[in-house]
Amino acid sequence: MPELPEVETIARDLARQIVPHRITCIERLQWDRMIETPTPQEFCQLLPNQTIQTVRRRAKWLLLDLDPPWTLALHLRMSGRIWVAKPDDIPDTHTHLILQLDSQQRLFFHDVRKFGRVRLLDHNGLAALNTAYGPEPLADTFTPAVLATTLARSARRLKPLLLDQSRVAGLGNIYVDESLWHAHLHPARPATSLTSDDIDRLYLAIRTVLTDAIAHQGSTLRDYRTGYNTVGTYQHVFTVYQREGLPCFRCGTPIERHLIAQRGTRLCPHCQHG
DNA sequence: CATTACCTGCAA
DNA sequence: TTGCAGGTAATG
Repeated sequence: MPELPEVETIARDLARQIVPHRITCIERLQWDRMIETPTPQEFCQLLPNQTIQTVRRRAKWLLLDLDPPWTLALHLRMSGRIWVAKPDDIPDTHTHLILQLDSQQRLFFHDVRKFGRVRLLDHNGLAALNTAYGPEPLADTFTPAVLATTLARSARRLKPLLLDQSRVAGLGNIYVDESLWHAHLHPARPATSLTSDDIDRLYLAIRTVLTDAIAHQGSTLRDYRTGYNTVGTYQHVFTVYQREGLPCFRCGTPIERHLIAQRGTRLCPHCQHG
């Protein structure tokens, strides 16, 4: 689920609610395989009494900066949810981690499919995480020229290239398909085949789609919730995702589902070429 | 590049 | 019952 817009929404929601509060205790950790580093035992010893200094996003990671040198990194993968519980919220069988704060708030990590992961990183760990990912597509430093360089260095098709987190950070299946429709580009186009105009359209599409999706607080298909446990609304303006068989908004041709690089891919077969 | 694995729930 | 789902890592 959560791609860049969803994680960004949660980060902003949490920043407004839990900074600068202190973690008092771990109320529940019932699926300790979600803790990748350090060991669950060390994790439980280190976390209490740390103050949440900032909340931010890098790629699809939610980062809670604690007392130096620690940063709590959370990845929601497919079905994870993280929100600040209301006083009467009751955790269920899928609520795997609960942190209590000195503000009497509780942070819930809920994950039906158990793919979500948690790391407690020091400065080196955070630096390593950072270098594993490509540029942030909404940063000022991400320009058409940067995108052009990324495309020129790859023999791959657009779809798998844009999904590769080490090339561009934060795009997932929904937002790649949506961006490629907006850019009039076919997902199977070789990255090196793009003209300068194609690249400009792709750049603009990626930035516009992500910005709009954040403004809508992300897309709720089934699992995703904001940091306030509410739904996002960008799914209401999808152009191709979840629109198989429905008419393309530009040309009326039915939207198709193809399998490209082993991922379900939605596209308009008429207007997505170049 | 494709396949499998990690998990659960839901729709066909 | 089978296939599919927003993600990613580990294998051939």
